[in-house]
Amino acid sequence: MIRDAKLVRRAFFNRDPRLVACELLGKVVLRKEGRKMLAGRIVEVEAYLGADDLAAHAAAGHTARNAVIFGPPGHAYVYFIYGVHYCLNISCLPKGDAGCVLIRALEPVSGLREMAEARGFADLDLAAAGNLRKIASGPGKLCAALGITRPRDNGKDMVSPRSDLQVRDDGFCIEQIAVTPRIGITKSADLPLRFVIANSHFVSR
DNA sequence: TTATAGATTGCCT
DNA sequence: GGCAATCTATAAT
Repeated sequence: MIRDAKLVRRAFFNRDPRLVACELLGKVVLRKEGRKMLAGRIVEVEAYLGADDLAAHAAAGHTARNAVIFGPPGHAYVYFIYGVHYCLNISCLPKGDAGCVLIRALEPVSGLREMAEARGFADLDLAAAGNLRKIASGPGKLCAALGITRPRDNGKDMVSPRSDLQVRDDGFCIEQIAVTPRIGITKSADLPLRFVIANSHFVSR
């Protein structure tokens, strides 16, 4: 059961975003919706660094919008993109140092019905081949599936037992990681900072 | 004050 | 494959 998975410690996020990104693969993002537990296993992430990384929001310096990634580790940085979608990041490194990991795709684990409905699939056949992939195979999709928004979740501590948005470790071991350039960016586009679980059926694209 | 690009998605041809 | 949707930050009038 997902409720038995242990909360990830803050020290886990108090490290280089590239290392955190790699090790986040296989962990679980948990959303508590009242009595319901919505959860998905992380299968795709991207690391965003500090001032040297022109693709990172942190490169613009400290602003009201990106303040969370300059703050303490283990907190949710949620931003609104293209006037349409939210994206979920988790802050890394100590307070004062910028860095985060973008969660790009989840394998649905718990609360599948609720997540499908949140995505607008009222009667999705959860048993049909390929349908589970529609729920959270992209950064905007997974936020919609878990009900993540900036007003509700930005700055939220994801390693607090009282938080309704957490990162947990259920002991799942991944076999192999694939590394590629990040998706959808134009600056620093060649850096190999995207990490996926090799052969996962639940990644974006 | 106005313009433009952006860590995306889904619908159109 | 093309493109609209439409918020935010930054650059250009």
